[in-house]
Amino acid sequence: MERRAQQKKNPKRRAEKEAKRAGANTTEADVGLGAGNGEEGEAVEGKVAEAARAARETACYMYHVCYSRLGRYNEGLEIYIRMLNSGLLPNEYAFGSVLRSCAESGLLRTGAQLHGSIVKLGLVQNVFVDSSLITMYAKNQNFETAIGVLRRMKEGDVFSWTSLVVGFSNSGRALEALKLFSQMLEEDIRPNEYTLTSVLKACTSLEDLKEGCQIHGYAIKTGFEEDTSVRISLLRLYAEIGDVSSARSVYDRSAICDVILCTAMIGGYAQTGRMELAIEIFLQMLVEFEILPNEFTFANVIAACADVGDCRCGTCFHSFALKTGHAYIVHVEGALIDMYAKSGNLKDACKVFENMEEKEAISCSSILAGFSSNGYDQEALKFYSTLHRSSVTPDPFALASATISCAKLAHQLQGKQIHVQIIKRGHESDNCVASALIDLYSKSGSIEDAHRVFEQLVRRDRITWTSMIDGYAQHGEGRKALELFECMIEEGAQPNEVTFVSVLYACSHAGLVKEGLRYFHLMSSNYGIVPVLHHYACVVDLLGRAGQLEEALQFIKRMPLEPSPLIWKAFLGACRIHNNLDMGIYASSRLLEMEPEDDATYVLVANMYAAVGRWSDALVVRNLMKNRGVRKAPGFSWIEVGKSFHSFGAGDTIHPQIELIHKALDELNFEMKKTGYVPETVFSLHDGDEIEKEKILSYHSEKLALGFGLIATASGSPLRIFKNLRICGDCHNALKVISLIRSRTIVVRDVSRFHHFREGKCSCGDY
DNA sequence: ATAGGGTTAG
Repeated sequence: MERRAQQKKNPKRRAEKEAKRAGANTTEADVGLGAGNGEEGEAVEGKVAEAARAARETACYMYHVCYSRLGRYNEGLEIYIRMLNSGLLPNEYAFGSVLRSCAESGLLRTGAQLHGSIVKLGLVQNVFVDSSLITMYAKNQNFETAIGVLRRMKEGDVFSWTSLVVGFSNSGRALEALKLFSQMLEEDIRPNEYTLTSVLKACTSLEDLKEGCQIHGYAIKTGFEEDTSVRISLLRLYAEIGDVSSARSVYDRSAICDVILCTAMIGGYAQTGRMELAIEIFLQMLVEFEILPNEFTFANVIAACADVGDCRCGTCFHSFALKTGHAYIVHVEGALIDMYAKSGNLKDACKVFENMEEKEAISCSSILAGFSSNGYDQEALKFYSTLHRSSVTPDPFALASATISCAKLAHQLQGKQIHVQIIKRGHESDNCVASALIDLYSKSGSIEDAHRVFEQLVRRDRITWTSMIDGYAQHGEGRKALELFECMIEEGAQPNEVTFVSVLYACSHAGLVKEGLRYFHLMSSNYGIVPVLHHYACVVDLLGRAGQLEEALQFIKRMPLEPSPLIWKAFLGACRIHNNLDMGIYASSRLLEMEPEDDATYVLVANMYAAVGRWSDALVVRNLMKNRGVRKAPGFSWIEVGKSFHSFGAGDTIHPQIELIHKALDELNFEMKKTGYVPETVFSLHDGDEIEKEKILSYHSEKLALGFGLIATASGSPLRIFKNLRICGDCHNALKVISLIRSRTIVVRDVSRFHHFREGKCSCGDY
């Protein structure tokens, strides 16, 4: 019921869809448009002539009513054909209308035929007709002809110039729109509010704040700032850049508030995670301005709840939308799915999806993104496979989300199957998809395949660059990551804050201290990016790993931001590597004040005590942890063999082939010792006799996974092992030896990075 | 009686 009521409220969109569908079914050749061929040589006189003209005018008027009021472009076309058949000649208005139909329905050939008729009838050089022609060609992506029409005009006016600016801007050709705009100014044609909205939109998509501010100045000077559309475009510009306070001041200065302006403001707050302020505007709109929200308003305000994962507020808006009849509109449903998924309420997310009348690709991508970006990767893949069997075609975003889930789970095989779908559907060169694929291959251990995807891209954007840089960084190839960064700059791509996290990470994991510090400073001085906690944590890690613990500590103390747990964790990790117990204790006490529930801190400190043999202190920490009810996350490792995954916990005995695995590992241990390998029992972290410690070490989860890999795969083939925690120092040493004596390449991804073991060495250089 | 403003994702 509610759904139907809503459809009535929104006839334009439905009509547009209808027109599109019908347009697709009409063969353009069948229409056989053409005017000016009819030769009514007979001269009609008096009343008959008058009646004919009246009829023609009526036809033109009906035309207009059809297309403009209802958006029924196709029916407009039919009337046009009837008009021709009854021997009437279209005038400039009829041409304008019918060209509009062609523009909206993608009928380029028909439009071009009309263009021919217009020339025949001598209607060129009519500003009205020419503007319509420009719009028609631009909407159909034929910019060459559109530019030709404008150049041919003796006197272009605001309409014709603006039509082309709009055409560029709406087709994502923002730079060309801005260029045309400045040419327009040079030719002394004064832009109006329509031109300004379009160029502001272009600035927004380019994130060109400088140009946008100049246009803002121009709008204030000319008074066009008062126009609501211009205001909304300005608001959008500032919101997109992330400057919500400027967006708010545009909003506050507005004398007139309509639903779109309010919605845009809510959207601005939603984008920056300011749920309370978004709700404040929503209420102001409702109570103070007495404006009713529409589907966009709901989508935005629900998105604001989604951003902070506030399911309670989100649910309120859901029931509100049910009452107003906006709940079953696809974008609202998408926002609801997103909101429920982000707040971890997967059940309601799925419920909304199940109730959708039309399960569009867009909502599938919402739910998939919701799952995958919230850590529900298994669920995402399960959902994807049901999708795959249904009639819904996943769009690039859905494919990207599924790929990202595979990447996080390191399910390379399943990822490859999605890759096949991506190729089949021709989405390979989509940057969003490509960056997911790069992530997939690098996270599942095949950096070469990641690079292959990257190389094939024709147009690379900052995200694909960043993914590739991050891939090299994760694999410890710091130099390659930095080279790639320099290439990125050379090709004119703008790095963002994420890019710099990867760059700094690359430096810290490759021991490039000098370079890392240089990039850290470059980031703000050259690229205007204000470092956030993540960047500071990278620098702490950079200094700390290199053994410059004192410098790292000074750096933390000089930070303009309050050090977060992330910072202290980086520092504590460094203390552990360099066995600096005093500083480690200092860092851990900071950490335990902030996050007494985090198991990793206790474990790290206990390990540090154990490493220097202070077993009783280690025990104190372990007991403290126990008393506070904190449990250590169990470590486990897994390996992909054939089509399935085999996962192992430390000392696991569940696997059906566990006896064979133990036998293989024992043999290996024996051979390893012959090469001079000595188990580093300090990593055993339990007090006890040496034999006991050794036994525990040799059955660590990563070793069990390795043992299985060795017996289950052909000799010489590479092995890829994944671990949910950090690889232990002894296993690291052991794997080096094993890679040599078994002639295997072993790739291990632990929680923080990749290790490539080859011929007795590891890519991390033991760093 | 020609044109413009707002939604999902990484």
